[in-house]
Amino acid sequence: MHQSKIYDIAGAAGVSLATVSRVINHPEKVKKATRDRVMNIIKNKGYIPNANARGLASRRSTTVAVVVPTLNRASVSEMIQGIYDSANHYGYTIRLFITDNLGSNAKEWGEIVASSVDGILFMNDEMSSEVYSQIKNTPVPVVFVNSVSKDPEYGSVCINNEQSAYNITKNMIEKGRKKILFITTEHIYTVNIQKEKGYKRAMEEGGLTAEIIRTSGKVNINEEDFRAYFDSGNLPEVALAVRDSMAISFMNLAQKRGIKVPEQLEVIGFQNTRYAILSNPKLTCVDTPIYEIGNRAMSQLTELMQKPEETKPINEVVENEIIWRESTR
Amino acid sequence: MHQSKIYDIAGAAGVSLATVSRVINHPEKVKKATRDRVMNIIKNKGYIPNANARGLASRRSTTVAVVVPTLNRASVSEMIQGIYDSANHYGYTIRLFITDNLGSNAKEWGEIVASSVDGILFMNDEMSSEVYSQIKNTPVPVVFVNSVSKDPEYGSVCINNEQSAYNITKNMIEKGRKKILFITTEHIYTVNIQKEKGYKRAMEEGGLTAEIIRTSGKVNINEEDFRAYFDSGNLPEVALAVRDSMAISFMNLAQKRGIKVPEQLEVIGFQNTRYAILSNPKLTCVDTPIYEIGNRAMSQLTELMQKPEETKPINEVVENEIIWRESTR
DNA sequence: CTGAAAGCGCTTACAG
DNA sequence: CTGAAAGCGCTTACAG
Repeated sequence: MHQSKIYDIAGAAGVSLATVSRVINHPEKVKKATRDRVMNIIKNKGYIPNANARGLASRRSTTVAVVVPTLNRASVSEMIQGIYDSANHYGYTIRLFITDNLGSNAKEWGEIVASSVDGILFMNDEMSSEVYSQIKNTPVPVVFVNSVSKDPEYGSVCINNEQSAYNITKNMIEKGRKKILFITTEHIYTVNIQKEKGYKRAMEEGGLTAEIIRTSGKVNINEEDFRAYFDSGNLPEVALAVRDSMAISFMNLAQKRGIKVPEQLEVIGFQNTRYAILSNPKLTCVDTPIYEIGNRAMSQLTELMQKPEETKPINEVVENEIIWRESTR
Repeated sequence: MHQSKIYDIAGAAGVSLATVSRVINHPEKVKKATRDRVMNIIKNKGYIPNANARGLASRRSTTVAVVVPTLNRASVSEMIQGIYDSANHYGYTIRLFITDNLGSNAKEWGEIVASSVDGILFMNDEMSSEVYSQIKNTPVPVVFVNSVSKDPEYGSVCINNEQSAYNITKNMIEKGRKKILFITTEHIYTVNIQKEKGYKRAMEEGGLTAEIIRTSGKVNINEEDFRAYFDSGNLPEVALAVRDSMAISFMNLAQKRGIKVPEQLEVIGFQNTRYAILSNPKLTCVDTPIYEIGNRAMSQLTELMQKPEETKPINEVVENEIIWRESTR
């Protein structure tokens, strides 16, 4: 089947291609009668403009790049879903890039830029200076998703991780808990460092000793580390984990040893992914509204792409709350 | 910063643009000395060809569309990761489409086609005749992911759901279990219908009565349905659920009522997503190697895109096995 | 092995 | 309000 071209439509409608193009891109500039006639033919023939030609001629592709470190985390897919719904609303299409070695690989960012996108939504686990220097001079707007931008050139959308961690920790301290364990990633993730800061600040203010387990992102390694922790005779009153999966692993392991949750041990996650309601007991979480974060990042990016003069990149902080469930009392 | 163009490279190297283009696309056609000189300049200037111009001129975009119904399922993100890794290997970039109303909306498929892709990887929950008629006459190859193609025009990659369900059911029957409950979706999903068939066939052969719960994809609704089931005094020996999340919900609810898993009740999922090892006890699963399914689908698509004459679409069936964990004895 | 030239399918000032 | 024409940045037969 031959995809019809703009020439075909113009021919069938008895107008020039310029007019067909206008009907599609600036309908208000075309007389209603002409417009309706052309529109009808477009519909009948199922004509859809060739995206490459359009992008080349207009220098706009109505495509944005979404750059994430992995897809193997529930939080990332929820974020992309948020981005997608917003992109769809604004008429943008998504080009997906999964890469976690941006700091070391300048070629990759160049490929993203050259792939003809009008803007980039960027999620990176560690916003190191290498990463910043690599994305320097990107010719299209970039918005950071789920991390705060330290450079006024880029917008960002995230929650206040430091404050959220502080709040939940303080909340538990006020309830009288003293032995509060913090479980985080071994690897340096920007968001987790912020969470750790908040936790430490609250513990310090409460005159309590911070206790931290640093472990991997992999469930089987988590379990080894947690087992070792329990084997040494440790039992915290509260475990606060930067990821739901870690919280759940920890909780499951404790329960297998006969520790009652939440009676003897309270467990709290810091994401509120889909995992949280599939655990037993259901996991109390500091909510990270990652769908909304993705959604708003795409909105901001749209503003930046469509009104570059009037819009300045901003650091949006999304409000979040604690979702109390069964793993706390 | 000014992105350099092919003209800039040609100028700097003292050759024509044709030669620069050849260095990039057909390096073997260029004398080594020239090639090296041009390559160096390309590297220094960080030149990357404009994707739109390239796509327009060559009629190939090295982009494939990945069409999925949602991102809110662990299985879908694992599949996309599999697709991505393969696409990356073959030099393709991914354009992501999330849409679950393809049957009703002809416009959407047209947009996917017009978005300038060289091929389409298509995952759809219900491969209805409306869907088939909609994708009819697609000018680029289409490969179905995780569902079998009934039309020789399209390739497909999936497991044998019917046989897998039959096998696990038969396996449990041979172990002496008689009351085997099948938990599936209310909504018509092609893969789940196949699983149901296999389950029924095994039950029939074993002279046992099939018992089926049809419920929603949402955890809170699942729970209501399961609660009602237990409230009526039911207790199966085995529960086999088409999705891990359902299996886990069912198991958790049972345990809250004091039912011992796996002693009194064995539970089996039919996906083996990341959820499976976060449950307590860990979930026995019929593995659906969804990463590999995505991976192989992209490989097949690449063949179809690059050697359209020599390659015929095929229905690949991926082998799968049962992963025995703690939720069975 | 290399260059000149046509063409991919659009958009958009510029005239009228 | 509409058309003729230039141009977007490449690729690829076609010559040589």
